[in-house]
Amino acid sequence: MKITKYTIQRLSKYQRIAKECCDNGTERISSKYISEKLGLSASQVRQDLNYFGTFGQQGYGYNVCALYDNLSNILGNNIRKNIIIIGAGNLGRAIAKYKYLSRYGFKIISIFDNKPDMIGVNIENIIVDDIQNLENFMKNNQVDICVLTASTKTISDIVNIVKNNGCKAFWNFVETPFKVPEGCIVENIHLMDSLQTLSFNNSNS
Amino acid sequence: MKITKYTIQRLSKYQRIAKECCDNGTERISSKYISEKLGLSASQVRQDLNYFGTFGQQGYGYNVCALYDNLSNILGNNIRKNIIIIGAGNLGRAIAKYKYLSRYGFKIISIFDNKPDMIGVNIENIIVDDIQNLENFMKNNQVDICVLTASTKTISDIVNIVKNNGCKAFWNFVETPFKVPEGCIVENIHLMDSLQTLSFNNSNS
DNA sequence: TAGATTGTTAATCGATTAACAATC
DNA sequence: TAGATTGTTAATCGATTAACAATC
Repeated sequence: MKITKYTIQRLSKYQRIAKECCDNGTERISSKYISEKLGLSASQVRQDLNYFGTFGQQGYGYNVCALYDNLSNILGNNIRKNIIIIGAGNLGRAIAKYKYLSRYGFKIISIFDNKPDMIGVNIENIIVDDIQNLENFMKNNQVDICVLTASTKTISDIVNIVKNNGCKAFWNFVETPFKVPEGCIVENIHLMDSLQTLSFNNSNS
Repeated sequence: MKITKYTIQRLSKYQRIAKECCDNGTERISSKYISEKLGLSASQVRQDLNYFGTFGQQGYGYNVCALYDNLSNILGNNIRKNIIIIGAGNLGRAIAKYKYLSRYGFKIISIFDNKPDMIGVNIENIIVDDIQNLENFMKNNQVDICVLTASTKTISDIVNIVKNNGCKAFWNFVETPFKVPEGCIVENIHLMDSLQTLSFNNSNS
């Protein structure tokens, strides 16, 4: 029973609905309710959740707070994940300031840049560090996730340094493809691809 | 011959590779080359491109600059698309400052917020406008795409105002689901879903 | 010409949906 | 009990891959 990547992508959405309902005092919800909120089929919701256990009850539905707790555990929200950001540009700064990171256990521990006028700048109580210090930092800290926001010629070198020092997960905003070392996990957010997709669909509908 | 949404999402990636090769003087590329750059199969690249025309030649491959031009036309890069941004927070500002928008024909024409201390602020030569003025602005300007970055209780109202005044395309960064009016096109970027997916995959691999 | 590589159909693979027995 | 709704298998749908004739 292999869990597909699409199922995993939806877990966070189920969690959000469970939280919303739990917060507003709802006791139970049906797969139909969840599916309508998200524009999915009820069947899909049930099948997705069943990969991880039997959280529902026939004739009753899902207890929302229990479902939320279960999904939080599955997603590891209670475990702290240390993050570093490569690139202190607009995007890097926006991510560093993103207010929902802590709710899910994410913690920015450093930001790196190569521009002299960025190094030393304070962002959310983190002093932007020189990219030259990356390797040294990696050797002295546990880093779980590396966020790539800066499109530099040395992106492959940076990825290799990070990988070779124990972090294999990359949240990548850089559009230019780079060589992904064996064993790394990359989750891409390509803003321009997304916007171009929207624009195409808008012009051809 | 229906073009799938996945094909459309890849067009922008093909275009980027074509541009890169065109810029550095490469004359032709094969589907195999493109596929290796992107981690896809050559078969998929050929099939995707063939939905839009016969851009390649047997035994030769694809002329990169011609391919780039064709993809630019398909994606409508030469047509100006007017964009408004709802929310002048970190994310809204990062998008407004995103340097690649103009290359693809996108133009930010206004930014709206509801916080008194944001209204009037200058972002990239655009003065943040009061969300109260949204409807009036819509009536006097052609808006092609609306970017949603602010999670407010009135998000549905905002979407309806925009929709009812001629813009049906939404680039949505707001995680909380909202009712999408009939006929609208929504392209979602859910940062926390993406980061949670990465984190899950990292912990379960 | 021979080698390379596309265009395009058919086969395969994988994800979603439908159906319904189980059971609260 | 009757109604509601899950868990789970089977059927369907859709996307990717393989294969190869066409042809540069």
